[in-house]
Amino acid sequence: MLSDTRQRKRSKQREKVLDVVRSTKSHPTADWVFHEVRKELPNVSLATVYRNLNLLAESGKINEVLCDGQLRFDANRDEHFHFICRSCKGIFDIDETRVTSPDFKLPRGYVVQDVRMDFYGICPSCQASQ
Amino acid sequence: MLSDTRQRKRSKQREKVLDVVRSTKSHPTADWVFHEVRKELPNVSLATVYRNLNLLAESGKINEVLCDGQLRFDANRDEHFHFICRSCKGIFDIDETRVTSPDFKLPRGYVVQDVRMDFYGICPSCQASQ
DNA sequence: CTATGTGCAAAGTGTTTGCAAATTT
DNA sequence: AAATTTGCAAACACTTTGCACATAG
Repeated sequence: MLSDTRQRKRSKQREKVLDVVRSTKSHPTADWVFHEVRKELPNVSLATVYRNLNLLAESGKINEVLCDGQLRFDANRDEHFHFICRSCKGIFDIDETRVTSPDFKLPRGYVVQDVRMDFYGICPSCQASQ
Repeated sequence: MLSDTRQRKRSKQREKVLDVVRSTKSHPTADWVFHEVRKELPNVSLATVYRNLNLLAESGKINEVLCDGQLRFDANRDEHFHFICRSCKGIFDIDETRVTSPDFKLPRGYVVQDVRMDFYGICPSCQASQ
């Protein structure tokens, strides 16, 4: 397991993986990140990309997003929500200011650390082309 | 692909799969459903269970829930939210009356069909045992 | 009778792991 | 020098598919 507390050493590969995830708002898959990283480090392996994505998610530098059965990554650290288009399967960021966080009171004993809110529907461009 | 509009015929297997998903609030995995169905139909195959879960989800009789990278199923058709425990990975239903749905105004053009809200944190029993 | 559904085994997809060599501190 | 990280290939877990036979309408 990698989810331990070992001390980390830097590596070109890990830094590049983080750069790539930060370079986009497209919520990339591991495979997309792999191909992007390969453009600059032609020998990286997919395994290394996976290891580093997991490490970065674990240390909180990026977030994992589940969409349509696939794990995707997101380096947007601001609180925001996702709009998932049922037509094109795209994920769009909705910035928090347009959404009032919900009031909630859960049954006794549930300690809430995060609320994740996702909107499902049809995005503007799919809307237009129908 | 199974996501077409063919006319469906009934089958014992499909009915049993639906019964099993309806019989629990535990958000079962396909594999759990498979083992339950096997108790009454010892010859069903895992493929049949998958096919029928997909068919039922497609026709809206059950919902898919993604949790911790795994696809799970839920036959609770009432609006409700999920609490996902970061310690035990359990999924708990939070019934809607304790949560006031959020106000939101999305950018022009986004047509919202559903809002999914998930709470992440520590569940009461993990809380107690720490 | 015809189309749909099933069981099985094989293939597919996305992700993780074991290991020796390379790299970082 | 000691520990971590890498690339590779093999293993993995979960899901889907091809096909011949069975079943529903």
